[in-house]
Amino acid sequence: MDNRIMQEVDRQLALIRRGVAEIVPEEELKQKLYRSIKENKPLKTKLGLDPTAPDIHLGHTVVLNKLRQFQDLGHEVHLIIGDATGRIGDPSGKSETRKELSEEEIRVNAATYQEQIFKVLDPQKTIVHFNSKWLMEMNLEAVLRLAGKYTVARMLERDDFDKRYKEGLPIGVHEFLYPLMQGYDSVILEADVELGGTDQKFNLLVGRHLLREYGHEPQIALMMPILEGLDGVQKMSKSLGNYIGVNDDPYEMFGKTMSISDKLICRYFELLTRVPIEEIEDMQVRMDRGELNPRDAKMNLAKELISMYHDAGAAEKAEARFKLVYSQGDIPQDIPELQMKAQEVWLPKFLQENHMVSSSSDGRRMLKQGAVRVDGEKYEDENLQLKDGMVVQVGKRKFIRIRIN
RNA sequence: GGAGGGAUACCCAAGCGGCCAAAGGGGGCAGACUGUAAAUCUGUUGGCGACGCCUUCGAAGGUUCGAAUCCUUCUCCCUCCA
Repeated sequence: MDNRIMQEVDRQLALIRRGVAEIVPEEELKQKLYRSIKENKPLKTKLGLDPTAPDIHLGHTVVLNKLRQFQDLGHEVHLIIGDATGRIGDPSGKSETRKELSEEEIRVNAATYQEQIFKVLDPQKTIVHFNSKWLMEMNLEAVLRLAGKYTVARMLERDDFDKRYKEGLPIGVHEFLYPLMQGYDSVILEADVELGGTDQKFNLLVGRHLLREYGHEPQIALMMPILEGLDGVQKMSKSLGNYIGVNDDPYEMFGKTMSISDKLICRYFELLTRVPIEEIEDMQVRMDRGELNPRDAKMNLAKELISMYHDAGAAEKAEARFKLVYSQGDIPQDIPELQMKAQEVWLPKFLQENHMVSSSSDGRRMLKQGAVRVDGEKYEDENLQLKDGMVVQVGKRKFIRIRIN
C-alpha cells in the first residue's frame, strides 16, 4: 500500500470519526477511502429524508454536518427525498394514520427542506433524488422479489418493531416494506456510505444487506448520535418543543442555547459546530477546574451557532441584547409594539389576544402567580390603564410595548 | 371464527350512581434561589368578564331527579383458543 495514500486515509478517517456513534464496519470504510483516494473517485454518501416534516432543527443538522464534512473531503452527497413513502402515508406511531400527502405538498415541502438544508450542505456538491422515480415504477414481481430478500424474524429484530410487537401495539404489514424501500434506494444508487441517526441503524443495515443481495458492494452504515433537546433528556424534536430551529432568529437562538443544561455544552460544540475537538476538550477541562464559567462557554456556543445560521454581526447583537435583558434585568429595546387607543383593558383577555397566554383563565393564573409585570414592576390587578410606551411582560421572555395613537 | 379483558385530561394511572372539572405521579407553566444551567422549595395545570355557568372520562343512543360510573349498539386495542 502506498504510504502517502494511507496518510490521507488516516487523516480523513480521523475527521470522519468525530462525534459519530458507530461505523459499521469501520475497516471497510477504510478500504473504501483508500480506493477512493487512489482512484480519485469520490465516495457516494447517502441520506434519506422524510418529506412530511419540512422544519429543520439542530438535531437534524448533526447528520447534515457530517455530510458536509464528507463534501469538504471531496466526496459526493446524495439526498433522497422519500416522496414515495410520503405518498403512501406511513402509519407508524400508534394512534393516528399519518395522512397521505399530495404531490404538490411534497414538492413544496421538498423545496422548503432544501432551502434549509443548504444552510449546511454545499448545493454545488449535492445531488437530490426523489425515490418515487424508481420505487413507483416497480411492478409486483419486483416488489415481491425485494420482499423475499428479508425475513419476518429479522424484521422483528428492529427495536421499534420489537417493542411494538411485545407491547401488543399494531404493526401494519406494509410497514415491513419501508426499511426495504429505503434499502432499495441504496441499491439503485450503489451507495458507499449511508448516514443516519442511531435510530436508523436497522434500516441502514437492511440497506447493507440488500446491496449484497443485489450483487453490489455493501454500503457502510455511519450512525450519528441523537441530539438531546434543550431539556437535556429527551431527543430534540419539534413536537416536544425542545428544539432550536435553523430558521430561528438570532435572539431566539441565543436564548434557547443559554437554557440548555451544562452537561450538554461540549456535546453541542462537538456535534453542531466545527470548533476543533482539541479546543472543546480543553474547554471541558477548564470548566471542570472551575476556570471557565459554563455560562460563558454557553455564550460562545450561542455565538458560534448564530454565526453559522446567520452571521457574526447578528451573533454580537444577540449577545448584547441578552446581556442587557438577563444580566442587567432591563427590558429589551426591540420588542413587538402594539398600537392601541388609550383605554383600560381587562388583562386576562388582553394577554390572550396578544398571544402571551393561552386563554383568559391562563391569564388569570399568571396574574395570581405574580408572573405579570408592567414596566418591570409586578402587577396583580386584573385591569390596566394603557399608557404610551408602557411595557407589559409575562414570565421571563414575553414582552410587548404599548403605543397609543 | 369463538371466549374473555380494556379505552379516563399532555403522558402514566385511580375512581365504578350524587361529596368528580375528576386522587396520585410524571411532564409543562409560573414564583423564590440562580448563570434563562443543575438541584431544591412553593403555586398552578378545561373554558368562560367567573364564588356561578358551559364542555370534558373511546363514539352514539338509553335508564335515572342525577352517569366517568348502570344498559344497548358501534369503533379501536389486548390476551387465550382456532
